[in-house]
Amino acid sequence: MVIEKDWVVVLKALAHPTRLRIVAELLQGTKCVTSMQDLLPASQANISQHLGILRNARVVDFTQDGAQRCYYVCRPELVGGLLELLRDAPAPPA
Amino acid sequence: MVIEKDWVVVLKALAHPTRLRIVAELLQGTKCVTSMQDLLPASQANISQHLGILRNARVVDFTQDGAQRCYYVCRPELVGGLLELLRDAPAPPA
DNA sequence: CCTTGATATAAGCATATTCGAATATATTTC
DNA sequence: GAAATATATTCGAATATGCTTATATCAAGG
Repeated sequence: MVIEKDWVVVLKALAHPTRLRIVAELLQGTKCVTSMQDLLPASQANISQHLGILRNARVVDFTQDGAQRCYYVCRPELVGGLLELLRDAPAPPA
Repeated sequence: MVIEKDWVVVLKALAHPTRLRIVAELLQGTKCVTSMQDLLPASQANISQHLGILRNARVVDFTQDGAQRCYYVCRPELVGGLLELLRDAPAPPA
């Protein structure tokens, strides 16, 4: 199987607790940065940094709504599918 | 959705070109370390280190066969499913 | 036991990530 | 246009990753 470089970028983007949490929240529905600050134990700057990484990986995108940016998962089948797989994954053999 | 810490460990383990390549190869069938060296452009020590990371993440395990260790993916539904999702993922919106 | 083949671990260095603090930019409102 | 709100960027220090080289372990054969 050919390993696409983009896959690693996506996986790396998701491989962080805060970022995984962000995309899980965004799968529930579009959110602006301020509302994410209420949900996550991270500073505004930090959330913005993580969003930048997710944006670079093409995992999320946003629509501008006045001064606000409404973020959403731009490949929900992929990201949602990944989270579902993880959620349903049986515990590893001891 | 609850974010399990283990998920991040699995994603981090897979978020590396060599390691992703290793699991892709192992999904095709069990392999010992020596035969992986023929497939990958990496040193023995390096491959062994990556295998250690995959082991810690409970992504792979091995059976000992004499001096050889035969590695295999120990959660093939999960890992195979992830790779399939990535492979089938449409290109992100430009 | 000594050697050889297979694999793992340790040490060291270069590079990358992460996060906080401060600052910048853009938009709305008054 | 000044102040307030929303978000992004920059910088620096701490920490983590990745890779190389060298060394250790461990099993099998002689």
